[in-house]
Amino acid sequence: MGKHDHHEHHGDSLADAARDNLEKSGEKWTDTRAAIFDALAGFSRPASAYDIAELVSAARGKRVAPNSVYRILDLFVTNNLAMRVESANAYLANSHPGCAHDCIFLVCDTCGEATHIDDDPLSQQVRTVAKSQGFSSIRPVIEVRGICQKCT
Amino acid sequence: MGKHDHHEHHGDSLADAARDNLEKSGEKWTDTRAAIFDALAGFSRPASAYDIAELVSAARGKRVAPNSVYRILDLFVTNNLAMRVESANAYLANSHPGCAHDCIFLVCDTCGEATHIDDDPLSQQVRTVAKSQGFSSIRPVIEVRGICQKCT
DNA sequence: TCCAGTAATGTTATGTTGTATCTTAACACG
DNA sequence: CGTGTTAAGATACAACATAACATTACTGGA
Repeated sequence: MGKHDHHEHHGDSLADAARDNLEKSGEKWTDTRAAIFDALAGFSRPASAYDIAELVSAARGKRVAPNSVYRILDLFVTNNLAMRVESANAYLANSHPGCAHDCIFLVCDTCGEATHIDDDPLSQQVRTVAKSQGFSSIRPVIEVRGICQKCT
Repeated sequence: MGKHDHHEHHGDSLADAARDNLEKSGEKWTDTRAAIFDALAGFSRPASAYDIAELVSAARGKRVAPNSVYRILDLFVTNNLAMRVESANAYLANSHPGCAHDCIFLVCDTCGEATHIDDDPLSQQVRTVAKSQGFSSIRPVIEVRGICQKCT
Protein backbone atom coordinates (compact mmCIF):
# COMPACT_ATOMS: atom_id res chain seq x y z
CA MET A 1 0.00 0.00 0.00
CA GLY A 2 1.00 3.56 -0.51
CA LYS A 3 2.02 6.08 2.05
CA HIS A 4 -1.35 7.75 2.13
CA ASP A 5 -4.94 6.64 2.30
CA HIS A 6 -7.43 6.45 -0.47
CA HIS A 7 -10.79 4.93 -0.56
CA GLU A 8 -9.86 1.75 -2.39
CA HIS A 9 -12.66 0.82 -4.72
CA HIS A 10 -13.54 -2.67 -5.74
CA GLY A 11 -16.07 -4.44 -7.91
CA ASP A 12 -19.06 -2.35 -8.94
CA SER A 13 -17.91 0.47 -6.78
CA LEU A 14 -14.68 0.62 -8.73
CA ALA A 15 -16.44 0.50 -12.07
CA ASP A 16 -18.77 3.27 -10.94
CA ALA A 17 -15.89 5.41 -9.87
CA ALA A 18 -14.17 4.79 -13.17
CA ARG A 19 -17.31 5.69 -15.01
CA ASP A 20 -17.78 8.91 -13.08
CA ASN A 21 -14.25 9.84 -13.77
CA LEU A 22 -14.35 9.16 -17.46
CA GLU A 23 -17.59 11.06 -17.88
CA LYS A 24 -16.20 13.96 -15.94
CA SER A 25 -13.58 14.24 -18.70
CA GLY A 26 -16.32 14.44 -21.30
CA GLU A 27 -15.83 10.86 -22.45
CA LYS A 28 -18.58 8.31 -22.71
CA TRP A 29 -18.95 5.12 -20.69
CA THR A 30 -19.97 2.75 -23.43
CA ASP A 31 -20.75 -0.94 -23.13
CA THR A 32 -17.45 -1.96 -24.69
CA ARG A 33 -15.52 0.34 -22.41
CA ALA A 34 -17.36 -1.00 -19.40
CA ALA A 35 -16.70 -4.59 -20.46
CA ILE A 36 -13.03 -3.89 -20.98
CA PHE A 37 -12.74 -2.11 -17.68
CA ASP A 38 -14.43 -5.02 -15.91
CA ALA A 39 -12.12 -7.50 -17.55
CA LEU A 40 -9.07 -5.45 -16.67
CA ALA A 41 -10.18 -4.98 -13.09
CA GLY A 42 -10.86 -8.71 -12.84
CA PHE A 43 -7.24 -9.62 -13.44
CA SER A 44 -5.08 -9.78 -10.38
CA ARG A 45 -2.01 -9.20 -12.47
CA PRO A 46 -1.05 -6.98 -15.35
CA ALA A 47 -3.13 -8.00 -18.35
CA SER A 48 -2.13 -7.60 -21.96
CA ALA A 49 -4.51 -6.18 -24.52
CA TYR A 50 -4.76 -9.68 -25.94
CA ASP A 51 -5.68 -11.19 -22.58
CA ILE A 52 -8.47 -8.68 -22.30
CA ALA A 53 -9.63 -9.09 -25.86
CA GLU A 54 -9.91 -12.82 -25.30
CA LEU A 55 -11.80 -12.51 -22.06
CA VAL A 56 -14.21 -9.86 -23.26
CA SER A 57 -14.84 -11.72 -26.49
CA ALA A 58 -15.71 -14.87 -24.56
CA ALA A 59 -17.85 -13.06 -22.01
CA ARG A 60 -19.90 -11.29 -24.63
CA GLY A 61 -19.93 -14.00 -27.26
CA LYS A 62 -18.83 -11.31 -29.65
CA ARG A 63 -15.34 -10.77 -30.84
CA VAL A 64 -13.47 -7.67 -29.67
CA ALA A 65 -10.27 -7.08 -31.59
CA PRO A 66 -7.04 -6.37 -29.72
CA ASN A 67 -6.65 -3.03 -31.42
CA SER A 68 -10.00 -1.88 -30.16
CA VAL A 69 -8.80 -2.91 -26.74
CA TYR A 70 -5.62 -0.88 -27.20
CA ARG A 71 -7.62 2.16 -28.12
CA ILE A 72 -9.70 1.88 -25.04
CA LEU A 73 -6.79 1.06 -22.77
CA ASP A 74 -5.01 4.16 -24.05
CA LEU A 75 -8.08 6.16 -23.22
CA PHE A 76 -8.10 4.65 -19.75
CA VAL A 77 -4.45 5.42 -19.20
CA THR A 78 -4.93 8.99 -20.38
CA ASN A 79 -7.76 9.41 -17.92
CA ASN A 80 -6.07 7.62 -15.04
CA LEU A 81 -8.45 4.69 -15.00
CA ALA A 82 -5.58 2.35 -15.75
CA MET A 83 -1.82 2.24 -15.76
CA ARG A 84 0.60 0.62 -18.12
CA VAL A 85 3.38 -1.58 -16.75
CA GLU A 86 6.17 -0.95 -19.23
CA SER A 87 8.39 -3.81 -18.23
CA ALA A 88 5.52 -6.25 -18.72
CA ASN A 89 3.83 -4.74 -21.77
CA ALA A 90 0.62 -4.96 -19.82
CA TYR A 91 -1.99 -2.94 -17.97
CA LEU A 92 -3.51 -2.68 -14.51
CA ALA A 93 -6.73 -1.07 -13.40
CA ASN A 94 -6.27 1.94 -11.18
CA SER A 95 -7.98 1.14 -7.92
CA HIS A 96 -8.48 4.78 -7.12
CA PRO A 97 -9.39 6.32 -10.45
CA GLY A 98 -8.87 9.96 -10.98
CA CYS A 99 -6.16 10.15 -8.42
CA ALA A 100 -3.03 10.57 -10.49
CA HIS A 101 0.22 9.45 -8.96
CA ASP A 102 3.51 8.39 -10.35
CA CYS A 103 3.09 4.76 -9.50
CA ILE A 104 5.81 2.35 -8.60
CA PHE A 105 5.11 -1.20 -9.71
CA LEU A 106 6.59 -4.23 -8.06
CA VAL A 107 6.33 -7.13 -10.48
CA CYS A 108 7.13 -10.70 -9.45
CA ASP A 109 9.11 -12.53 -12.11
CA THR A 110 7.84 -15.83 -10.77
CA CYS A 111 4.09 -15.47 -10.35
CA GLY A 112 3.55 -12.36 -12.42
CA GLU A 113 1.59 -10.59 -9.71
CA ALA A 114 2.13 -6.87 -9.49
CA THR A 115 1.53 -4.55 -6.62
CA HIS A 116 1.61 -0.86 -6.99
CA ILE A 117 2.65 1.68 -4.46
CA ASP A 118 2.79 5.44 -4.40
CA ASP A 119 5.83 7.20 -3.12
CA ASP A 120 5.51 10.79 -4.14
CA PRO A 121 8.78 11.98 -2.59
CA LEU A 122 10.63 9.30 -4.50
CA SER A 123 8.96 9.96 -7.82
CA GLN A 124 9.47 13.67 -7.24
CA GLN A 125 13.18 13.03 -7.01
CA VAL A 126 13.06 11.22 -10.31
CA ARG A 127 11.19 14.11 -11.86
CA THR A 128 13.69 16.55 -10.42
CA VAL A 129 16.64 14.64 -11.82
CA ALA A 130 15.01 14.57 -15.25
CA LYS A 131 14.18 18.26 -15.09
CA SER A 132 17.76 19.07 -14.18
CA GLN A 133 18.75 17.44 -17.47
CA GLY A 134 16.45 19.73 -19.38
CA PHE A 135 13.58 17.32 -19.78
CA SER A 136 9.97 18.41 -19.97
CA SER A 137 6.63 16.59 -20.27
CA ILE A 138 8.09 14.17 -17.82
CA ARG A 139 6.55 10.76 -17.27
CA PRO A 140 8.51 8.68 -14.78
CA VAL A 141 8.55 4.92 -15.26
CA ILE A 142 9.50 3.37 -11.95
CA GLU A 143 9.17 -0.37 -11.71
CA VAL A 144 10.88 -3.14 -9.86
CA ARG A 145 11.29 -6.66 -11.13
CA GLY A 146 12.03 -9.29 -8.54
CA ILE A 147 10.64 -12.17 -6.52
CA CYS A 148 7.73 -11.44 -4.23
CA GLN A 149 7.45 -12.64 -0.66
CA LYS A 150 5.03 -15.45 -1.51
CA CYS A 151 7.32 -16.88 -4.17
CA THR A 152 10.52 -16.74 -2.15
CA MET B 1 26.44 12.46 -16.37
CA GLY B 2 26.24 10.58 -13.16
CA LYS B 3 27.17 11.75 -9.76
CA HIS B 4 30.56 10.13 -9.89
CA ASP B 5 33.34 9.80 -12.37
CA HIS B 6 34.18 6.89 -14.54
CA HIS B 7 36.59 6.60 -17.31
CA GLU B 8 34.14 6.86 -20.17
CA HIS B 9 35.25 4.60 -22.95
CA HIS B 10 34.58 5.16 -26.59
CA GLY B 11 35.30 3.49 -29.89
CA ASP B 12 37.98 0.80 -29.81
CA SER B 13 38.75 1.58 -26.23
CA LEU B 14 35.17 0.77 -25.33
CA ALA B 15 35.17 -2.45 -27.31
CA ASP B 16 38.42 -3.46 -25.66
CA ALA B 17 37.02 -2.80 -22.24
CA ALA B 18 33.93 -4.78 -23.11
CA ARG B 19 36.04 -7.63 -24.35
CA ASP B 20 38.17 -7.70 -21.21
CA ASN B 21 35.10 -7.75 -19.12
CA LEU B 22 33.36 -10.53 -20.93
CA GLU B 23 36.46 -12.70 -20.94
CA LYS B 24 36.93 -12.07 -17.25
CA SER B 25 33.56 -13.79 -16.81
CA GLY B 26 34.80 -16.82 -18.70
CA GLU B 27 32.86 -15.92 -21.84
CA LYS B 28 34.39 -15.66 -25.27
CA TRP B 29 34.76 -12.57 -27.39
CA THR B 30 33.77 -14.01 -30.73
CA ASP B 31 33.56 -12.23 -34.07
CA THR B 32 29.79 -12.12 -33.97
CA ARG B 33 29.77 -10.77 -30.45
CA ALA B 34 32.33 -8.15 -31.40
CA ALA B 35 30.31 -7.12 -34.43
CA ILE B 36 27.14 -6.88 -32.41
CA PHE B 37 28.82 -4.88 -29.71
CA ASP B 38 30.27 -2.49 -32.30
CA ALA B 39 26.88 -2.03 -33.89
CA LEU B 40 25.23 -1.44 -30.54
CA ALA B 41 27.89 1.02 -29.48
CA GLY B 42 27.54 2.82 -32.80
CA PHE B 43 23.94 3.76 -32.16
CA SER B 44 23.40 6.99 -30.31
CA ARG B 45 20.02 5.79 -29.20
CA PRO B 46 18.53 2.61 -27.88
CA ALA B 47 18.69 0.03 -30.62
CA SER B 48 16.35 -2.89 -31.05
CA ALA B 49 17.61 -6.37 -31.79
CA TYR B 50 16.24 -5.92 -35.29
CA ASP B 51 18.12 -2.67 -35.81
CA ILE B 52 21.32 -4.39 -34.85
CA ALA B 53 20.63 -7.49 -36.91
CA GLU B 54 20.12 -5.33 -39.95
CA LEU B 55 23.26 -3.29 -39.43
CA VAL B 56 25.51 -6.24 -38.67
CA SER B 57 24.12 -8.21 -41.59
CA ALA B 58 24.88 -5.35 -43.94
CA ALA B 59 28.33 -4.69 -42.52
CA ARG B 60 29.41 -8.29 -42.81
CA GLY B 61 27.55 -9.18 -45.97
CA LYS B 62 26.25 -12.15 -44.07
CA ARG B 63 22.89 -12.45 -42.47
CA VAL B 64 22.62 -12.43 -38.70
CA ALA B 65 19.17 -13.36 -37.47
CA PRO B 66 17.45 -11.25 -34.83
CA ASN B 67 17.20 -14.16 -32.47
CA SER B 68 20.96 -14.61 -32.52
CA VAL B 69 21.21 -10.95 -31.69
CA TYR B 70 18.84 -11.41 -28.77
CA ARG B 71 20.95 -14.22 -27.44
CA ILE B 72 24.04 -12.10 -27.51
CA LEU B 73 22.34 -9.00 -26.17
CA ASP B 74 21.10 -11.06 -23.25
CA LEU B 75 24.64 -12.17 -22.63
CA PHE B 76 25.77 -8.56 -22.74
CA VAL B 77 23.10 -7.47 -20.31
CA THR B 78 23.96 -10.31 -17.96
CA ASN B 79 27.58 -9.23 -18.00
CA ASN B 80 26.95 -5.50 -17.81
CA LEU B 81 28.18 -4.72 -21.26
CA ALA B 82 24.76 -3.44 -22.21
CA MET B 83 21.53 -2.34 -20.65
CA ARG B 84 17.97 -2.88 -21.73
CA VAL B 85 15.63 0.10 -21.87
CA GLU B 86 12.33 -1.49 -20.94
CA SER B 87 10.08 1.33 -22.00
CA ALA B 88 11.64 1.28 -25.46
CA ASN B 89 12.14 -2.46 -25.99
CA ALA B 90 15.69 -1.63 -26.92
CA TYR B 91 19.29 -1.78 -25.79
CA LEU B 92 22.16 0.59 -25.08
CA ALA B 93 25.85 -0.16 -24.78
CA ASN B 94 27.26 0.39 -21.33
CA SER B 95 29.95 3.04 -21.67
CA HIS B 96 31.73 1.83 -18.56
CA PRO B 97 31.45 -1.93 -18.82
CA GLY B 98 31.77 -4.01 -15.74
CA CYS B 99 30.67 -1.18 -13.53
CA ALA B 100 27.20 -2.23 -12.49
CA HIS B 101 24.80 0.51 -11.50
CA ASP B 102 21.08 0.78 -11.39
CA CYS B 103 20.82 3.11 -14.32
CA ILE B 104 18.22 5.75 -14.84
CA PHE B 105 17.34 6.30 -18.47
CA LEU B 106 15.96 9.54 -19.83
CA VAL B 107 14.32 8.82 -23.14
CA CYS B 108 13.11 11.57 -25.44
CA ASP B 109 9.75 10.78 -26.97
CA THR B 110 10.50 13.11 -29.86
CA CYS B 111 14.01 12.25 -31.05
CA GLY B 112 14.39 8.89 -29.38
CA GLU B 113 17.75 9.77 -27.86
CA ALA B 114 18.41 8.34 -24.45
CA THR B 115 20.83 9.48 -21.84
CA HIS B 116 21.62 7.45 -18.84
CA ILE B 117 22.56 8.65 -15.43
CA ASP B 118 23.49 6.96 -12.22
CA ASP B 119 21.95 8.07 -8.99
CA ASP B 120 22.77 5.41 -6.48
CA PRO B 121 20.99 7.06 -3.54
CA LEU B 122 17.83 7.24 -5.59
CA SER B 123 17.98 3.68 -6.85
CA GLN B 124 18.82 2.55 -3.35
CA GLN B 125 15.58 4.08 -2.18
CA VAL B 126 13.71 2.15 -4.80
CA ARG B 127 15.42 -1.05 -3.72
CA THR B 128 14.60 -0.31 -0.10
CA VAL B 129 10.94 0.24 -0.87
CA ALA B 130 10.80 -3.04 -2.76
CA LYS B 131 12.60 -4.88 0.00
CA SER B 132 10.16 -3.51 2.55
CA GLN B 133 7.42 -5.21 0.54
CA GLY B 134 9.18 -8.55 0.83
CA PHE B 135 10.78 -8.54 -2.59
CA SER B 136 14.09 -10.22 -3.32
CA SER B 137 16.31 -10.53 -6.41
CA ILE B 138 15.48 -6.93 -7.00
CA ARG B 139 16.09 -5.29 -10.34
CA PRO B 140 14.94 -1.67 -10.42
CA VAL B 141 13.66 -0.28 -13.70
CA ILE B 142 13.88 3.48 -13.48
CA GLU B 143 13.22 5.36 -16.68
CA VAL B 144 11.81 8.70 -17.62
CA ARG B 145 9.93 9.41 -20.80
CA GLY B 146 9.69 13.04 -21.82
CA ILE B 147 10.97 15.70 -24.17
CA CYS B 148 14.66 16.46 -24.08
CA GLN B 149 16.14 19.94 -24.06
CA LYS B 150 17.08 19.89 -27.75
CA CYS B 151 13.55 18.96 -28.79
CA THR B 152 11.76 21.50 -26.62
C1' DT C 1 46.07 -36.39 -36.18
C1' DC C 2 41.61 -37.81 -35.27
C1' DC C 3 37.68 -38.09 -32.65
C1' DA C 4 34.23 -36.84 -29.24
C1' DG C 5 32.15 -33.33 -26.63
C1' DT C 6 30.61 -28.88 -26.07
C1' DA C 7 29.83 -24.06 -26.99
C1' DA C 8 28.43 -20.77 -30.52
C1' DT C 9 25.91 -19.63 -34.25
C1' DG C 10 22.47 -20.33 -37.92
C1' DT C 11 17.78 -21.65 -39.67
C1' DT C 12 13.11 -22.06 -39.52
C1' DA C 13 8.97 -21.44 -37.50
C1' DT C 14 5.80 -19.34 -34.65
C1' DG C 15 3.86 -16.37 -31.18
C1' DT C 16 3.18 -11.84 -29.20
C1' DT C 17 2.84 -6.90 -29.17
C1' DG C 18 1.73 -2.64 -31.40
C1' DT C 19 0.02 0.65 -35.39
C1' DA C 20 -2.14 2.40 -39.44
C1' DT C 21 -5.92 2.82 -42.25
C1' DC C 22 -10.27 2.28 -43.75
C1' DT C 23 -15.12 1.04 -43.17
C1' DT C 24 -19.27 0.65 -40.65
C1' DA C 25 -22.50 1.60 -36.83
C1' DA C 26 -24.77 4.55 -33.55
C1' DC C 27 -26.46 8.64 -32.40
C1' DA C 28 -27.37 13.62 -31.78
C1' DC C 29 -28.91 17.68 -33.84
C1' DG C 30 -30.71 20.97 -37.23
C1' DC D 1 -34.73 12.85 -42.82
C1' DG D 2 -29.63 14.17 -43.95
C1' DT D 3 -25.35 15.44 -42.03
C1' DG D 4 -21.56 15.52 -38.75
C1' DT D 5 -19.33 13.29 -35.11
C1' DT D 6 -17.65 9.68 -32.25
C1' DA D 7 -17.01 4.78 -31.28
C1' DA D 8 -16.10 0.37 -32.82
C1' DG D 9 -14.93 -3.30 -36.10
C1' DA D 10 -12.01 -5.26 -40.00
C1' DT D 11 -7.89 -5.79 -42.32
C1' DA D 12 -3.31 -5.52 -42.90
C1' DC D 13 1.11 -5.12 -41.52
C1' DA D 14 5.30 -3.82 -38.75
C1' DA D 15 7.93 -4.68 -34.71
C1' DC D 16 9.31 -7.47 -30.90
C1' DA D 17 10.41 -12.04 -28.88
C1' DT D 18 11.10 -17.03 -28.22
C1' DA D 19 11.46 -22.07 -29.18
C1' DA D 20 13.29 -26.06 -31.37
C1' DC D 21 16.50 -27.94 -33.86
C1' DA D 22 20.59 -28.14 -37.29
C1' DT D 23 25.11 -26.92 -38.24
C1' DT D 24 29.64 -25.20 -37.50
C1' DA D 25 33.80 -24.42 -34.96
C1' DC D 26 36.52 -24.78 -31.20
C1' DT D 27 38.81 -27.76 -27.45
C1' DG D 28 40.91 -31.41 -25.12
C1' DG D 29 42.41 -35.81 -24.91
C1' DA D 30 43.55 -40.71 -27.10
